[in-house]
Amino acid sequence: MANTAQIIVNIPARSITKPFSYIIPAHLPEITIGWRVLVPFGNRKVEGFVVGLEPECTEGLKAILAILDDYPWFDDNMLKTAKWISQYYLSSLAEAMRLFVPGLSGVKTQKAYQASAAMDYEAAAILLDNKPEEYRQALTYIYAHGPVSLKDLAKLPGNIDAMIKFFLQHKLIIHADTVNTRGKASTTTIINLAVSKETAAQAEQMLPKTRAAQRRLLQALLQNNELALPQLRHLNITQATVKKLAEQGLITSRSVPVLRNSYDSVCQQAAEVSLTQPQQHALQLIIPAIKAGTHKSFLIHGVTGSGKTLIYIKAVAEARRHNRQAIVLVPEIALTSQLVARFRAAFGNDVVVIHSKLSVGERHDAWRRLQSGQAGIVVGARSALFAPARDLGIIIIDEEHEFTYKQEESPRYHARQVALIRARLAGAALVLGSATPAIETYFQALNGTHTLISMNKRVDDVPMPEVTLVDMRQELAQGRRSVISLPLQEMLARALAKKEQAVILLNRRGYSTFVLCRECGHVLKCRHCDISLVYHTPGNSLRCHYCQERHTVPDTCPECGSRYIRYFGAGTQKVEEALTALFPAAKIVRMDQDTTRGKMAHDKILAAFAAGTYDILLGTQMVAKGHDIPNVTAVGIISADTALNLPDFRAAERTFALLTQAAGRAGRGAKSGQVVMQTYNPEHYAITAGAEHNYPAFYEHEVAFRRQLNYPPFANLIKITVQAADEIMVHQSANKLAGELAQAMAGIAADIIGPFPASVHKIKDVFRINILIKTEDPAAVTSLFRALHISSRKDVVIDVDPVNVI
DNA sequence: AGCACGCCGACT
DNA sequence: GTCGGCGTGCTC
Repeated sequence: MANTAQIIVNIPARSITKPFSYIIPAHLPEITIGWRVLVPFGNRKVEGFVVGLEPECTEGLKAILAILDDYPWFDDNMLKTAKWISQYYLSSLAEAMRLFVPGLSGVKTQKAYQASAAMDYEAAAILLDNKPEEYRQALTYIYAHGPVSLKDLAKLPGNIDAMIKFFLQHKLIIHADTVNTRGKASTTTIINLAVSKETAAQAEQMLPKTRAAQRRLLQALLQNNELALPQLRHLNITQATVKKLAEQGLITSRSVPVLRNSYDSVCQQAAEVSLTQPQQHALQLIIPAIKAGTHKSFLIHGVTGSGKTLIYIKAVAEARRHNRQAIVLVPEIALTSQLVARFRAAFGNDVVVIHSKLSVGERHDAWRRLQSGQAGIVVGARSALFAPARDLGIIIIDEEHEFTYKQEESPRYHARQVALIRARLAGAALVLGSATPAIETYFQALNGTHTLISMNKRVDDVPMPEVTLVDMRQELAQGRRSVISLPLQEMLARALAKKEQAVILLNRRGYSTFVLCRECGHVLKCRHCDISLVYHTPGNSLRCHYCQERHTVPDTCPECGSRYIRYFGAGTQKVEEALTALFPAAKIVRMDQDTTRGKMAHDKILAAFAAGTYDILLGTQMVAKGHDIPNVTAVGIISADTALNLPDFRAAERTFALLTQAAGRAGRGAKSGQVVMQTYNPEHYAITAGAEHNYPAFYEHEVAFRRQLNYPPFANLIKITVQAADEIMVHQSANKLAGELAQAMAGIAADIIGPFPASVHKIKDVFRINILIKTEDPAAVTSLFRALHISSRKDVVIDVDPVNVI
């Protein structure tokens, strides 16, 4: 009979990788694999996940304290999925399992102390004899009040930390932490200066060299009014440093709850729509798979407007008919309110919507509803993939090519990949949908991994929009220097004359408004990140898009002192000015990072635009996604090829997807659509295929390029990033690592590319060097990494199947 | 992550 | 010599 459990403690530390053994107490016989429990760990109490059982009780083990739920949280498939993730993406099992838990941890402990049972009053009196009066006072307080929280003790006079340490050492008191298992809103620590900047600057000067961390923190605070503790990680600032400075009265820190936000979606009336021929055909393939209950995967390659959402709804309905649950993933919940609304309309309260801004409590409730069967469908961004669906019948991934499906922190999983594992384990159908499938996915579909369902006609035979390519070099040659070319101007004039609406996409990358000195060419860059600062009209400020630090705009060039410094590039504000000049009567609304600060701002702007309040919607990538407004007949793309020139092997794929998506916004209703794409590369296959709505042509070109250079899908990539605050050190350690790898991987079919500096060489004062591994045997490479302990190194980040290689 | 341990420069 | 900051290692 097993009386010992192997437990993964849920602590966000990369160094803890292996399970710990605990005794299963006699009063908790139900504990078995999958339960979330409370265990003593060091002198704390933490959440643990039972991952194994052992028959023998070894000496000296601690016992499990309590169970956290009244059922095992992890079922077999969830546990297997977590193990697969940690194996494949080189994360710890704790990190992978944490994905399945609402919030970072199911428990929250508060420090507290009480009198120890073995307490000897006489001995205590002797010990306290030569201590200050405060000691006796504090100890008496603890004895009088039973378990006392640290918070309460802090109100007493004296250095409470030192006193507690002393009491614990002499066994006068013991830990008596209170454990809260209810999901509470998570909080973050905000730090402010407690004194004037002058005083702080003086204090900073006065600090001896030995208190370097404190100086760093003060310096950072002098530049920013307010900082959150997680932002200071790169400065190696820990809570200890914050505490020290707070004790000196120089700073204050406070805990603020992370925004609690409930998602209220507008319910749309479910209209009974008849299926088109292609939709029926698709469902004829998908429904039998759901009925059979064995795993099968599908790729629906359907042009924008071909009616994929209705297929999703019908397929989910089929799964629900068999009392099986469904997971529907969307790239970003804020940009997909139309899809959410349609699911709500079709399934009502059977739908649970999950997004990253839910508080722990809300997420807990949502997951509890799924777990208990009160709800059967979860719609959400990639994290919804880890919802505790008990009998999964179908997983749908809409816009499967989107890069947001890749998590950019450990575990660096790709939702598409994990969904395939979950669906296989559950015997569920996997439906991937896209107008521009990822090259990898389409390749798999052609190879038979997924059943390919092509839908190349729009619903009701609405024609695809007519696309005009404008060669901007010729525009210039003809003396037209505006960011709005003549054909674009003419198209807009036509649309406006007919009281139709237009969408204008400004592919932001490379077109941000940076500040340039016209005399010496100096570009203002962030001090902490190797990246140009971006000018923002509101507040007349410069901002770094990597570390969010704000700067004021200088009057003169900091390099040469020239007064001729000015904003450059063609941000949305610039294009807006140009449009206003051309069409003074047109009502224009901008949608970009500046105007969509609030969570619902997207929806509000889109709703107002859909209602006809505006004539032209101008914005970045986000204007290309998720909406379906019948009166939009004209789409302009200011610069079709800005993403094309990025030194990334997926640049063409990104460009093609964006163009197709943007073009797809035109002519969704009864009126036909027109698109103007402005470009400097009118011959490039991503541009020409995008203009012709010709995915197969693009795919053929792209896959040939990938095959030639042995890029995915022909090989797997693994990106290693070496980080260090010292520029010389980072090069040395990257070179050393590359050397070691070259030697260790001699027997494996793998190429090492690099080391080369990351495209943004410095972020938040940390230098980054990449090493790229190209291999046809990723499992061999990752197990080698594990053997060499590279995956647990603090200065190394490993990204398996990265979406960004630069 | 916390917390003890131990090293090392600064001060009575 | 002690004190205290800060890096290192361990937690069943």
